[in-house]
Amino acid sequence: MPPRMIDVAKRADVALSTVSYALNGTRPVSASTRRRIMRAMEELGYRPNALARGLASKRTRILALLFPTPERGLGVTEMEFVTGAADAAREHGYHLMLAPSELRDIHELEHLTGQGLIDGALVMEVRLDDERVDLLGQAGLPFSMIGRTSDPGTISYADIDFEQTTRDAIAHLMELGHRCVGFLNHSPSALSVGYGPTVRAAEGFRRAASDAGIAHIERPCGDNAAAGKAAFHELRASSPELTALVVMNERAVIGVMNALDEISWRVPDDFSIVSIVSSTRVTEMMRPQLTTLEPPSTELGRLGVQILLDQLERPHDEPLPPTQKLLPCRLVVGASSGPPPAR
Amino acid sequence: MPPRMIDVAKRADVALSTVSYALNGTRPVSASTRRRIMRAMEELGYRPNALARGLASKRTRILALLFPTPERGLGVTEMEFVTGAADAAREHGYHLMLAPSELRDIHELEHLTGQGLIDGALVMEVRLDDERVDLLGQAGLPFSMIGRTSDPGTISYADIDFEQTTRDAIAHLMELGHRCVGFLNHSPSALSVGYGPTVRAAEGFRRAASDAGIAHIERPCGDNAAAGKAAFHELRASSPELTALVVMNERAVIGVMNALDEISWRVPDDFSIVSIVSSTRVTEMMRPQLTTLEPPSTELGRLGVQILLDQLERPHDEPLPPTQKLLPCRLVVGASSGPPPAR
DNA sequence: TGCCAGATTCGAAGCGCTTCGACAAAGTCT
DNA sequence: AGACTTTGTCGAAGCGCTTCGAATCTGGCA
Repeated sequence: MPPRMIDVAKRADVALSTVSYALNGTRPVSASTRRRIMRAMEELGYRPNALARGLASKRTRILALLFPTPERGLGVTEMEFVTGAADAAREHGYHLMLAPSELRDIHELEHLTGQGLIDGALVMEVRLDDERVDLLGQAGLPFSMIGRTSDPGTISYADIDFEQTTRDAIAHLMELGHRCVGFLNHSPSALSVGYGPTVRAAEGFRRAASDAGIAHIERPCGDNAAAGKAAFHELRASSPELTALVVMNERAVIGVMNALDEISWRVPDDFSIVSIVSSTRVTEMMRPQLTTLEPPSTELGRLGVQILLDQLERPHDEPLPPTQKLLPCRLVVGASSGPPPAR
Repeated sequence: MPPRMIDVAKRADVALSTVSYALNGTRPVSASTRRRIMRAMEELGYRPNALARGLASKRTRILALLFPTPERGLGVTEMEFVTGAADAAREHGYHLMLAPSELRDIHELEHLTGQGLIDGALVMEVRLDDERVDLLGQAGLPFSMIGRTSDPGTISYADIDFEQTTRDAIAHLMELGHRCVGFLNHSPSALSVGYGPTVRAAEGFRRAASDAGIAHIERPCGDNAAAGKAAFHELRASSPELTALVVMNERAVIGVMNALDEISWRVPDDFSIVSIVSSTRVTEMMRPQLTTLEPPSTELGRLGVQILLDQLERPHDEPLPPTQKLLPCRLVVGASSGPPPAR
């Protein structure tokens, strides 16, 4: 029912193939012919059929976004990856297809790549050792990552600069006068499965604190308020000299604040908290509003797509150096960080 | 490079078309032939090419999810729509494609539908009067909505039951003893563009309060803490008898709590707050944890897809009654609602 | 004026699959 | 036993586009 290329060709009085050349710029077409063709297209309201195009050319202009759905759902940050990626894709004339790949279900992934539906993939929630990445590599499908494996090799990625982020968090607290800072990480299970951010933030924090020459304590913590509360009490018991906490765990931080309430400590007068890698959309909901190092989530999503497209659109024979980028988080000072108490 | 249907056919020693019939069940195939074919497929690791299939059959098994990105980004609830929809699609063997359609950009939508890429669409963030819906109708593309227009007619949808939700919120507060309850809505602009939830919650609240025979005040409020704070002070000035607030505005509610702090009112001892249509993922972050009517977001996403698929997979000549479903929110009692103060 | 390189354009062969009409083989009914 | 379904299978015609080799048409130059 919709007009086809042959209809355009007839109306412009040229061969079908000429229309194709005019449309894609595959071969030179004289200015006058091109004009006639364009006009015919407009008049007919022609839209190339993506399927036919894909079948014939082996390029679909569809990208897959691999996002596993972890135990307790995705947050604001992940949503921003998605919208950023979708936007960037659209701007470049690509479509973004959602592939809810459970980590276990490698079969799904094979199914997806085998269908010839997608040109490339963007992998989210990458672990240090990620079988999806291996599989994509084997499948020969171009892809890039938001996050990175322990040894990305020549795989392109865009990730948060955790080294810098933890350094910034500590710098902020040191400027305020703190000299003993703790770090509350994601859950032990995130650490044990080798979830990238968890491991890297821990390492970054360790190094940053030791470079800065300050005392620090570090531990994982379950993703809920109760665990956060317990963790705080334990930390205080074992390290009473602690005056501030860097937290990369939005759910646990609530528990920490509740624990502070319990012992009638005020934030930031008696204790400071800096959240890292959490969106202001979330920290603004807390009272007092948390100081945070906000991740450039939308940017990461966009960048992930751009990196992937660079790869896809490069002539196939060029050596193409992988693009690997680390983006810093942005410090947003809230009301949860201040000078340490003069105890 | 990957095996094609003809390869399977040769290996099983049947005609190409027989393989197709065996694969799709389009025509009967004898058990023995079917077995041979299946074995050949396995041995070759055959995967049907989605593009070719789509081109020939006019059915792509791809659905589009139309989600506009409003001013200040999407929240947890929207993310859950997406994951719910993506999951449901996958379970039914469909793909979900993200179509970040700005409301203004009807052109994008035409582009999408014109490409023959998608079988149907799921529309999010529906307004009472939504041009996307009109356009999809004209385009003759099957679709369903998460949300609904003012007059959905025969269009299928899944939406929150705002009538019930506001009634439940009021019932909860009345049980606690409140007799004068206010309602803080979304922003005036949401109201004026006719964003469905905003309008329907307001109506629902009005009716529920009046049915319950209690006093109530109702007003929109900007989506930020400052506006929330100002709104509360104004409400208190004009209606000092107010003892509780129902709020459908996650960002403004923070401002309300700050305002309460300012006048040294405690929640819930001096004033009660019930959040509606906000995820516990969010209300758990507040202190005190907000009582909320949590929307069944994931369910809505799933349901939206199911409804759409029912339509798609029904034989084309049947009359098919539209499926229109309203889901209630679930009351999660937090620490923000209690008996009114004995003033 | 005649011949050739270069610039355009054409026709046809697929891309990998679905689907339709036809046909052979195997019952079914009277 | 002959005419007629039914069941299972085959071959061929597309689906709407890209792409390749070849044909056509310029103008330039001898």
